[in-house]
Amino acid sequence: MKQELQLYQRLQKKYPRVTEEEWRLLDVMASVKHIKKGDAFLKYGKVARFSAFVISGSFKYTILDEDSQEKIIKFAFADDFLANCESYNKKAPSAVSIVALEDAVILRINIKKMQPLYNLHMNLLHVNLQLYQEISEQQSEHQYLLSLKSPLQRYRYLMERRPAIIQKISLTNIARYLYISREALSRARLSLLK
Amino acid sequence: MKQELQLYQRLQKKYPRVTEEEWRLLDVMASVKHIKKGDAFLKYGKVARFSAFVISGSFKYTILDEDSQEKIIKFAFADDFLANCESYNKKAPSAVSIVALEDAVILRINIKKMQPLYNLHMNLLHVNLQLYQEISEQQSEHQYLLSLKSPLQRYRYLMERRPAIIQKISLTNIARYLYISREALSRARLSLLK
DNA sequence: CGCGTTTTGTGATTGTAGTCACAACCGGAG
DNA sequence: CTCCGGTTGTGACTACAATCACAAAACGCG
Repeated sequence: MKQELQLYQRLQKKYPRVTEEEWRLLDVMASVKHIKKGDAFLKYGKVARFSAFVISGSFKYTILDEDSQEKIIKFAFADDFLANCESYNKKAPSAVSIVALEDAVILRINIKKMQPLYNLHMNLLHVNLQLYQEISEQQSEHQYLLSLKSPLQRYRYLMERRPAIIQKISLTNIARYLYISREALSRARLSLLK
Repeated sequence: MKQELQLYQRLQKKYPRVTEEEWRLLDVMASVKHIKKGDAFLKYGKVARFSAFVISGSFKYTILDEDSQEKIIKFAFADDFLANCESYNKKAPSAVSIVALEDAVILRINIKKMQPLYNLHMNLLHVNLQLYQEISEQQSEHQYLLSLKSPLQRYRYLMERRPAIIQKISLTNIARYLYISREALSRARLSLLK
């Protein structure tokens, strides 16, 4: 498949207002990168300069709590975007790290280069807006999940709302997303079988 | 003060790219509303149709967990915006309720009427984008707060990062924001004095 | 001022999630 | 097949947050 058509092929349904020509503009600025399992797309403390589109593989967004324990705030799969907008917008060191959970292929783009396009192509600005909406929705979901007290409730919620996560992600990482211990998750799963 | 100048006066610093004329366009569509303590700007189950700017007073955004206990996901004070974008964008019943914590005055606007303006005034679209960024940042902060295990850590974090909340909000509501019990918060505060 | 309502503090009790330690399991490489 | 690293399950123990019940304090209001 020609690289230049990737974005258009994959995103025309989700963002119908953007034309093939506009996707091509982005495609031209993007480059394919291979990221190995365990390697980072963005590291703690670095200022985000890139955004990316996940072609294959999966990623976790992690933060460190006060006891230096890793917590996961979000997952990303094929056809999702990778970005830490907060770090980029504020030019501030990232509190978030984005790490591949398996070998992955992404289409990476320098965010700075996209800015000039916005004035000429308002559609891209709208996509940006929609992107923020999706990010905010995911965060809301996580906030709600964390309002649930017991590991069992949290796990059940994830099963109902995000079965894809249950299927693709290791229990260790699911526990980190639920902000509970690995053992507590194991016991919650046990009590679901009874 | 003339109502028509409110937005411009209060927001020109925060959103400098928007002109006085553009604020006036919004001001014309907005109307002043008084909301009494305990009354809702948005109720659970309703589809959000309005956005608002807080002139005075304070608000809480609440959700209900599976045990029907109220949790607070966000506060809003003077000069903040009130909105549940998720409900409006998806035309879906709101899982969030927005309630006044004290008698308040707001400038309310029908979101639908704003859409046509975006095509003519890209600045307003940029403001919208910035708004989403701010919303997302607040959510990130809350996600981090909830990664902290002990009530003491959560309370200390709030003191450092959001002293305004500590000062203005009742302990009962702070506890609901920290996702801990009122009693646990009381004890955390006690242990800070030793 | 005193009354009632709301908010906050504190004690006793209980449940349960975290932690540690270890065993079982699984998958890949040789 | 065996060996190995990483992942998952399980038991025992402990700490501590939730809950309930009540007391104290603060606040509004007549």
